[in-house]
Amino acid sequence: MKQLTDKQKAIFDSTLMLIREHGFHGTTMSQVAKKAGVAAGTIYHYFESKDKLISELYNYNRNLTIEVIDNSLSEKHSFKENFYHLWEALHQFYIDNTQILIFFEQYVNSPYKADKNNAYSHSRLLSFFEEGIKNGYLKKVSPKLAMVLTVSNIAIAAKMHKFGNPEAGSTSMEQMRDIFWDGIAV
Amino acid sequence: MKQLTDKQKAIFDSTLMLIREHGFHGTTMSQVAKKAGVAAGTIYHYFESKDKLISELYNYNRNLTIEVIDNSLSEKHSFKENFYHLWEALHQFYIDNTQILIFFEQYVNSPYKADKNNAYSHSRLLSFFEEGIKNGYLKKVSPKLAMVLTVSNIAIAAKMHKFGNPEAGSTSMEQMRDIFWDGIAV
DNA sequence: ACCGCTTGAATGAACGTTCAATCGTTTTGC
DNA sequence: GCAAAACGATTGAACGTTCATTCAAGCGGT
Repeated sequence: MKQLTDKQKAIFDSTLMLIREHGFHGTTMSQVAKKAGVAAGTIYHYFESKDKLISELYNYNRNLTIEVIDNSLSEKHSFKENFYHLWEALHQFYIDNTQILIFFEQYVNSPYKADKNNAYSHSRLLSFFEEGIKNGYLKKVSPKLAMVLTVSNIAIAAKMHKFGNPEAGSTSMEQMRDIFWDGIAV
Repeated sequence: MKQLTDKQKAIFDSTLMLIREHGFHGTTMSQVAKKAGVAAGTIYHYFESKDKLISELYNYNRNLTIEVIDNSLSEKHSFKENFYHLWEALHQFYIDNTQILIFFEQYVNSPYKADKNNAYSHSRLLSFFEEGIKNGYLKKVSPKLAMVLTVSNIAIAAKMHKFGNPEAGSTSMEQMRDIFWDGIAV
């Protein structure tokens, strides 16, 4: 993972926070500059345009997320254990970094992103699901489908945990994980 | 449902298409005017501002969607049949109106929407899930959780059907519906 | 003295919104 | 029945603001 300078990090953090608060539109470069504690021109020393800033911000957080996913999987554990670890790790990551989740959801539905399909299509996660299906732990579906469904449902779970209203009651991470597991497992 | 004039309908349709293509930002009032075949000023005869236009567009499509949901449920059928009908109807609606789905997803993550929780919280659908849980068809979870999970997964299924790449193979509506049903049903 | 980083006022384009003028239809007065 | 007035709908050029971006000048380390 590319190392960022303090300034770059401050600019990324400010942009994420502002986008969460005001959306893509409504987040201006001078707001970003002010929040990051730099002058407007400084942003352009590191990023050639607002669009480039946003797409690099996406790539950076996408790599962060992939790291979280990859670190949750280990050959030492059973498939179901790995599935549970994946769920727990990504769920926690999204709860701790809701601004990243919100940003992703805005980004994939935005014109910034041309190819909306490969947000999580990195080989490690995909082969995890391929193995699970081949070895009979999961239903015989497309591995890509299993992967996208899993990641999407973790995001839903994290959002419900974070924004869910009290009526939803004791909606636990485990509860949603088990609902999904019961559906996808053989 | 409030009846719209031809002009209002044209403005709504153009806005939806443009937002799908260019996002909230990037969709300008003059683009909307041009696509709708009216002058810029005419939009302001019907909608007091861009923000108001977008929030009224949201309410309009939200009501459309609620109508689809309500029409899919009937007291004449069993719970599981109703669940299947709901899935099929909403799935088809989202496939036929992907621009509405994209718009919803942008909207709920945008600053336009203050309360992000009650997008589908209309009483008919909620009581359908309440009944299902009370009568032992579904797992003992919060009805709201069951509702949100269902609606979210139908949206995912519709998006995969529409944007999914060929690798995903014969990903059918029935397949995803059954995965979800197996997870939520007792 | 050099050089890369930083500044923030200046710039010009683009945007949402306004409004005086125009158009087409309906109502009024006779 | 008809002209005229009234009315709401429509137009699009013009307005003022805001924004992304630029760049000449300054700063600080070497």
